[in-house]
Amino acid sequence: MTKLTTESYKGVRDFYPEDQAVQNYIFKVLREVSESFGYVEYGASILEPAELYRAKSGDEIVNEQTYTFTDRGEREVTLRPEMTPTVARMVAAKKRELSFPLRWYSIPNLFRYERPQKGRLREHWQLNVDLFGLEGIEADADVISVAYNILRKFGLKENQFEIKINSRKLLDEEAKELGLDESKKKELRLLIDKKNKMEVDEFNQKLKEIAGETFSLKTEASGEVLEVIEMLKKSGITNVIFDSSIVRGFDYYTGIVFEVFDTNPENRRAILGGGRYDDLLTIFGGEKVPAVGFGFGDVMIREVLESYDLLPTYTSTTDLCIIPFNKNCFEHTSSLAMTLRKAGLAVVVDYSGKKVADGFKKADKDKIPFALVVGEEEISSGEYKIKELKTTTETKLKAEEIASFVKHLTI
RNA sequence: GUGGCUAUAGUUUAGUGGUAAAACUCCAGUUUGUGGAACUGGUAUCGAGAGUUCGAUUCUCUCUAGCCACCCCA
Repeated sequence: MTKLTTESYKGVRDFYPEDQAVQNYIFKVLREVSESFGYVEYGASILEPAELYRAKSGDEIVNEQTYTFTDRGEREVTLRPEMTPTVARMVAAKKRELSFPLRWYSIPNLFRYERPQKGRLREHWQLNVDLFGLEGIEADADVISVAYNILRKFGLKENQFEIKINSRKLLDEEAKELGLDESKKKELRLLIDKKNKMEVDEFNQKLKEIAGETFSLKTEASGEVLEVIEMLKKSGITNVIFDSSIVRGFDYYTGIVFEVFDTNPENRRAILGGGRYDDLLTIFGGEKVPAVGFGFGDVMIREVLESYDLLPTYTSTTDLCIIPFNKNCFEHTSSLAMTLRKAGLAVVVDYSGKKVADGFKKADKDKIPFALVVGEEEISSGEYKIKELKTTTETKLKAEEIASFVKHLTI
């Protein structure tokens, strides 16, 4: 018989309980902050018809970087590489029933078929926050505010990250002044997107090649960019700056675009990004629906929180481990456990039959905060010595006192 | 898709052309009511396949996986 490998599939992660606890913590913060701004959660299948992504972009590269296969009914199916087309499809499908403006969020897992590297895996989870139905810049400020508050809730200080914003409209104006057609404009955008990866001279040289003449990018915020910065400043968000090199790679953005950067000079990386895409829903026919949103990937969140030492330490979701002294005590132990569960505690019983010492050892290794032994003494007296493993202090309590005692200490 | 580096116990690492060490972890004990200590013992077809060789974990090739960079960026 061939041995199966225990390795996970290339580029995807296993979440052992300690990893899952981190993931749960991250998701909890994402949900709490999104919901505090009135965003409601939605979900959808991982599978989408392949044409959903082809429609959006003619680039074959995009299609090569997806997991796409043919199902038994000869349909081309893709594992979603991003959530925006899905949410656009959902909104477009029920446009007349939904009440706008619509504030929606989701934390889907997304897939891309490419070589894994630092910060980029084949499967990741990404918070998507989108606001549909508002044309004004209040909407842009609203979603940026959500992003800002998520980072603050994770414990980042305002000087540890920076929100860089720009508008596609500025780029459109410049392209118009230079008389560039659509394909030249796209070339220009892709060049600007790579600006920080090349030397200044090389960038200027290429800029001249595309534009046909020398020109420099704007250095001062203007128009809606300025307005958004001002609006955010009024709500107490002061780490927002204009940056003409923020353009985002995607075709569908139409207005404000933004990216949040880690300010640590060791790793000045974009940690999240988004923008306005007012025309995207027209691919489903019908009139357009203004929309603005952003995506925030879990791999990047973890890396950033880890680098600032902001990840919580692991504790078990189990409150108490009960160790029966011997098999004769099993029955009493399990009924005590059931009583405590009804009182709201998460309780595990150590049925291993090993020594009491081993029971304590395992409870501690599992990071369970409390343990108690049930033996003949306890059964006859009705009093239990509950031990807090971290401090090793023992407290003698009656069964009905245990739940409130534990809850009081674990909060 | 392209390139570079890597691959030895569960983990982190030694090491050699003649079948492998250490630390920590884990498991079992040290004669049965309280853990994080100590002691004893156990745990590796040296990533997979092929080649060179009397003989390869050690050299060569292929594959796979990991890390990193590029490409691209959701």
